[in-house]
Amino acid sequence: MTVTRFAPSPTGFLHVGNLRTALFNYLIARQQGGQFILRLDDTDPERSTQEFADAIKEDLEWLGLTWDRVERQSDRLDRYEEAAQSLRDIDRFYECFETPTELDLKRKKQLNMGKPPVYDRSALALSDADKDAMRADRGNGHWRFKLNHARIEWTDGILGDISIDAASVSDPVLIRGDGQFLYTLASVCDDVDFGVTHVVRGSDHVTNTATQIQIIEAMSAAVPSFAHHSLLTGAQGEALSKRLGTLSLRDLRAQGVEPMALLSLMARLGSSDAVELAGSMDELVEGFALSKYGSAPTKFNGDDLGPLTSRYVSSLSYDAMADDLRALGVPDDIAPAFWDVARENSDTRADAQRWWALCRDGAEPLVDAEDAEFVATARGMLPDQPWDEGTWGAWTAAVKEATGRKGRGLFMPLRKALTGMAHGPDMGRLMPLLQTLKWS
RNA sequence: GCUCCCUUCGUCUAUCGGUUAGGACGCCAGAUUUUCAAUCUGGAAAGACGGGUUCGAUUCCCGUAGGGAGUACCA
Repeated sequence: MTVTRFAPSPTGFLHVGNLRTALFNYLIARQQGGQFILRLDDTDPERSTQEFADAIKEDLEWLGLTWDRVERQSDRLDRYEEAAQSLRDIDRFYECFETPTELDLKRKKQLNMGKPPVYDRSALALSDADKDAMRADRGNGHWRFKLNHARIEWTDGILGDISIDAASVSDPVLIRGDGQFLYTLASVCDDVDFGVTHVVRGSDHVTNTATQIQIIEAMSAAVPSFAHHSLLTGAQGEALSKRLGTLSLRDLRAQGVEPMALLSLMARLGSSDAVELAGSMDELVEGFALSKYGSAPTKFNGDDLGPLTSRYVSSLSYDAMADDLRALGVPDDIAPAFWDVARENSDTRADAQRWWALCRDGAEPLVDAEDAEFVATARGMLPDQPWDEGTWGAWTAAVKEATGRKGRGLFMPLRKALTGMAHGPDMGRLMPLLQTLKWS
């Protein structure tokens, strides 16, 4: 069975970059009738919080990305210790005692000589007696996985054939000096234990994948198929992380972005398919294929969400909006007619409030100087409320007759006088909904 | 510095050596419309640069430039 996972660390709010990863994995699982796991990577107790974990779940639920299983790494520490021991048993795990400062110094030295800053494995030369002495002196060391210095190759679901020389990568630290298990070990261990078959993540992980493949092989487990999608950049190609603040899922939600609009964009952006509003998640599942994505960095423009959201809102049925309208205080008897009029001019759900304010309170007439006389004439011919669907037509016909004006010159001043705006819903249908007239 | 990936209209992309280089979004124009939107029709718009290979390069190779990523006792 196909098993995918989304593995955020609860150290912040989800943003569009995270969503891309989550969505790809979700779509694959759903398309294959498989399982989608939400895994909270909270091995770092300093930065992980329950609040962020809750927020992540809330954001995913908002989008309808439901998971079949949830795990947290902090619950699985015993298992990681077992895995670590199994690596010690096969002699692929070794303890090191360099301090961060010493490692930093080594790196700088290598860099100066034009060499790659790879750990020199000097700890491998330590005898048991040396290690005892070091432990007595500095406390427990940190543990590195010993890579095989060969080329690591895999066929990536998006990038194609990848080959990385293990010698160009440092032996990864899997356990810190203070005993904390690190991401690489926990992630590999979980993927193996949970039977994850497809790992899709950002291309910032390709080097990790190389080392993880060796660790998985060392654990005698099956290597899942990997795919690395391109990273999102800003409209100018700048790293998105610099402006992630405004691109958190929560902010987008607060701005009125609709889930289906966001999902439609994220599921198709960077692929060869056209970005258009999907009618349902099923549509996105159906058309999804990793092979459609390019590997070049993808520019993300949040402005694209506006039209998609607008289109979605305009297509919302009254039933789907009923609760929102009731909350605004729109009386039930006119709410369907009101929404029918307001929807085509609403970019977000919140816009309904604007139109309702107009209907309920009326608007100060907007009258251009050159139209003053014409508008005054028209006012005199305006029938008293209540108005019906025929009022606008009959009134404008009478005004046309009286003044000789026609077309835009006839209608626009009247629209502005009644609504205070140069644009808005169809006047014929809007008039019966106007509860108040401020035009004296 | 080193390693990996990338570079086609403004944007996302198609093209498995020979195409008028296609589509979508956006943009512009026209039609329609009492406004805006929507819709329809039409239009402008691209192979980073330099070398090769080849009868022929957007496509294959090398180089340059540019972009992204990694190079943590973070994830």
